[in-house]
Parts: sequence; structure tokens; C-alpha cells
Amino acid sequence: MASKGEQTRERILAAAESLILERGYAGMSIDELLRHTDLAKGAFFHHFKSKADLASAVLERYAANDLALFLDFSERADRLSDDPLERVIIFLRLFEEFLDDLGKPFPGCIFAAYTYSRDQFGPEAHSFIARSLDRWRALYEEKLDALIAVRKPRADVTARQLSELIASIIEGGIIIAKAKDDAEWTQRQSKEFQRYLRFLFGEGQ
Amino acid sequence: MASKGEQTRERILAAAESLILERGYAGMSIDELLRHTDLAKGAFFHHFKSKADLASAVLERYAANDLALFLDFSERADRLSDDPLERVIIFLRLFEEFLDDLGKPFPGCIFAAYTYSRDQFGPEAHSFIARSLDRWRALYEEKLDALIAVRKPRADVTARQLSELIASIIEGGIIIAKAKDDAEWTQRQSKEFQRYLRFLFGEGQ
DNA sequence: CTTAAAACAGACTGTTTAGTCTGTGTCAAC
DNA sequence: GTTGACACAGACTAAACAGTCTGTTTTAAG
Repeated sequence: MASKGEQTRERILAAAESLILERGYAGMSIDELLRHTDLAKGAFFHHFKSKADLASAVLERYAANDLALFLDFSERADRLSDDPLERVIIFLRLFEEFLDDLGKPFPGCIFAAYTYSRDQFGPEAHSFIARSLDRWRALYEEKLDALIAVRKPRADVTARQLSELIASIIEGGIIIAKAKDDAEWTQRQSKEFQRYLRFLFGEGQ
Repeated sequence: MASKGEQTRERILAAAESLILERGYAGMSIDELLRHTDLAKGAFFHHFKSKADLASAVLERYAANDLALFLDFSERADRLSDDPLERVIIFLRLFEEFLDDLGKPFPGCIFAAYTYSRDQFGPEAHSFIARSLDRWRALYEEKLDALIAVRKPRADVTARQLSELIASIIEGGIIIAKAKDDAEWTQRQSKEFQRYLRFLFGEGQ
């Protein structure tokens, strides 16, 4: 079980993530973060040596959680079907299910939030975000590659192209869902992408 | 011609927009904005009564410019072709051309930047952003509606669905292009969407 | 040329900010 | 039960912050 200190650190990180998504990085003050966690200054600076240090920790934690989440979707999809097209679609639907269960729009993507505060972070953060986004996209590419390997698409399309498209759709979907406070927006776009996939790889027609 | 005061106001707004896109709203200080525009405190508060007032003005200016830009693309597309499918595609390609000419990734969407600093603004700003995004999306819907009216799509798809999809693709594309510093990312996704459109509405196959 | 409003300059103020520092509990190991 | 590392509390500081205020220059109209 996690030690007391680790629990507190996690509490700070979770609160910071949600505050950053609502106020932006510069808009989240440490004092307010402390109010949200019922802690004092000393506690915070015991766990993090600066606000920038917190920013890195929040970023790395988000990237790890995000990757774990999608890896889980990916593996579950593979267990739920043997058909490569169905595997992609189930992969997408597990994510939709996840969004549905939130009840409200996804609170936001830390990569996007940081990208719209780019100047506040160093080049290490920039490249970490770029790599994380690409790893996430590559999860889609893998699945689409397996599909293309066994079933020739009805057009000269690559797994990379389709993975870039679905990554853009989801990233954009998250923002618009948040901006319009529409909890189902992203899921609808995911469905539309599936229709495109069935056009490319489906049996009928 | 614009008066001296209007010119200064515009200079402030332009500098503020670009600073907000790079640092976030809270991350942009008035003092730094002044350094970028070579002005003093008095000048700023002569034109804007507060930082929040500036925020509204930046938002409204961006929305107006954005709408004008896409309206121009829309009208030019209509003049360049009589075929409704070509009109949609030219509409998209004029935007791609615009992005190409920037040389670097699009600096970002103010609607998205504000959405990732939501708590900093009031409900009027939220609904203004929601309405602006929807008006922009509706431009696509109009064109797609005209297309569907004369050519039955190869699937039971609506103009609204397709407009939501392309809006998400572009909004997400802008972020990822910025995050990865990839100037052609968004254009590639636009092209992939066009492939989908040709599947749905194209002649051959 | 006069004048008054508009367009700015820049010192100043009170508050908020990140970060420091000293001290106090807590808790397991010995 | 003593000790020493860990986990916090909270007053404090210096800098940055948004916003004020008084004054000077610019501009255009009569």
C-alpha cells in the first residue's frame, strides 16, 4: 500500500491536473491548489521543489495514465474479437464507453492544455508531449496496420494516415465537447470515423 | 483610414492574441504585453478598462477575423466551381493553401486556448465561444447540405454529422500541428477527409 | 493660433505570487 | 524510550502582478 507521503503527493497531482485543465497552468496558483487539498505551503514544497517541478510531474503522470488506459482498451479489444476490423472498432468503442461513463465532457487533454501554454515550459516538455502524442497515435496505427495486412482497403490509404486522422478527431473532439459542454460530441465523431473504416474495409457494397 | 488610437488598439489586440496563444491567458502579463508593443501602462488602460476587457476584445476580434476568413473561402469556392462536391473540396483546399502560406504551424485557435482556461472567463465568454464554433461549423454544414441535396451519399450520412467531423479534425489538427511543430499536419487530415467525401459522393467505383 | 479632447507616459499602490525558513508532529527502527 | 528521517504547518520575503493617478504630448477642429 502507498505510504502517507505518496498518497499526499498523488492528491496534489490529481488536484493540480484538474485545476490546470480549468484555469491553465499559469492560472493555477499554488495557494489555491493548497486550499483544494487542505494542505499548507510546507507540505507542497516537501513533495515538489518548484511549480515547474509540479508541472513536469503532472505531465508525466498524465502521460502514464493515458497510455495505460489506451493499452488496456487495445488489449481488451484484441481479446474480444479475432477480426482485425472489429478489433479497431471495439478499441474505439471502449474509449467511447469510457467517455459515456464520465457523464460530462472529458475534462481535457493535458497535452493540449500545455500546448496552449507552450512558452511556460522548456524544450524537454515540448518533446515529451510530442513523443507522448505520437505513442498514443501509434497505438491506432498498430491496430490499423494489422487490419490492412489482411484486408486490402478500397482505396490507397495507409495505417499512418488513418491513425493521424483519428488522433486529430479525438483531440479536436475533446476540445469542442468541452467548449460546447456537449458530453456526446467526441463519441459521435468516433462513430463517424468508424463509418469511414467500414467503407474502406467492410464486406458489403 | 484608421485613427492613431485605433491603430494602437489593434496593435495591442494582435500582440495579446499571439501572447495568449503561446503563454495562455493568465500567463500573459500586461507589463510584458506593453514591452512587446512599446507602450506604457497609461496607453493600455486608455484603450481597455481591465485585463478581462482585453480578453473579451481579443475573443471578439478573433471570432470576426475567423468568420471573415472562412466566409471568403466559402464564397471563392462557390465562384470557382458549380459542382457542389468540388465546392466543398475547394473550400477545404483554400484553407489548406492558407495554412501552407504560413510556413509554420497555425499559431493556434483562441477558442481552444480560452477553453483550456475556462475558469478565467465568465459565462458570456463561454456561450460566445460555443456560438462562434457553431457558426464556423455551420459554414461546412451549408456546403455539405447543398451537396447532399443534389447527390445522394453512398451511406445514410447527414451534413451535420460531416460538419461536426471536419470541425473536430481541424480543431484537433491545429493542436497537434502546434504540439509536434509539424506545419503540414492539419493539411494532411483535411486531405484524408476529402477522400472520405469522395467515397461518399464521388462518381467512380 | 487657440483649445479641448484624445492619446499616451510613467511613477505609484495594494495584492497576489512563488518560494524560504524555522519549527512541530509522527512513526518506525533499534 | 530515544533517535532520526519523513511529513507536514504556517509565518515570512521579494518579486510580479493588475490597476490608479497625475501629468504631458498629439491631434484635429474652429
